Amino acid sequence: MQKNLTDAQIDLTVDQWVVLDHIMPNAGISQNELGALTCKDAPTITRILDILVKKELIVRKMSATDRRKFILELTPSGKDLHKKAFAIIANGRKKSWENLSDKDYEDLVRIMDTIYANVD
Amino acid sequence: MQKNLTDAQIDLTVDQWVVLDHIMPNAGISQNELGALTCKDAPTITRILDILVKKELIVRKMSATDRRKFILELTPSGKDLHKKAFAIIANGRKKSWENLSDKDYEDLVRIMDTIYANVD
DNA sequence: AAAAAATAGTTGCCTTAACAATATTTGGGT
DNA sequence: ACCCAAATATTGTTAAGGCAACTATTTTTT
Repeated sequence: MQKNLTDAQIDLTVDQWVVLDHIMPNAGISQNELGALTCKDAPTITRILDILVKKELIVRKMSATDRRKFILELTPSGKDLHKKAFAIIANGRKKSWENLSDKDYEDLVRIMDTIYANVD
Repeated sequence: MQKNLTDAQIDLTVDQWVVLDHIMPNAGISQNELGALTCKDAPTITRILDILVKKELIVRKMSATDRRKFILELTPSGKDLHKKAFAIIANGRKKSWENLSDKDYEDLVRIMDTIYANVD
């Protein structure tokens, strides 16, 4: 995935992509909620968002109801980049799943979920 | 795995364990070969080995035939720690695989190998 | 209303990953 | 014997993860 993004001249790491991709359909989300969605801890979210803000892909707005919180939103260029990156990512997923079936997908999800539950 | 190691008072990260575990049955291996076995690049191997040397778990010896190479070996305390850590790791693997079958294992390996080949 | 606890986010420290660039040594071709 | 290419290992940079400690707010408890 990283290679595909880099080859397409998209200046995003995979982790930055994951964060961006979760803000996209959740405009107004807080950093904490974003961390829960992406399985990243608070310091990691803080730092990835710092980078995305510097790249002018997102903005942190003050919450009107809770001064501890930020409201996260994509900028217009953030939305553009998301669209461009999504095409690359979707294509990569498709290629990486060649020769595998829907049943394989079900099995993989079940196995991973089971391991996750066992470890937890 | 990291939590299990830490809880057992074993001062190793998971990556340090992986490297240690691959030197164990391959005494005399070079850094490059070790990188190939563990899927880690040369700089990463250099830095992990630096740590293992500092902890006196391994030693770097000069190769007699090629002055570019190092010969890697576990120290006695390295062997002791490997044995102790292996028990923890094996137990963790067993627990994480509960409720899963041999067929699941075959499927998982096949799916992962297929994805790896597709990406390659 | 004041004190205590919980929540949101940041910063610092340590470890690791990937990538690029570099020094040293070795081996092949001329 | 000499030059060039390949191999081996190291160092530097940027990004990320986990943990602990910290500030500022909000909520709960007393």
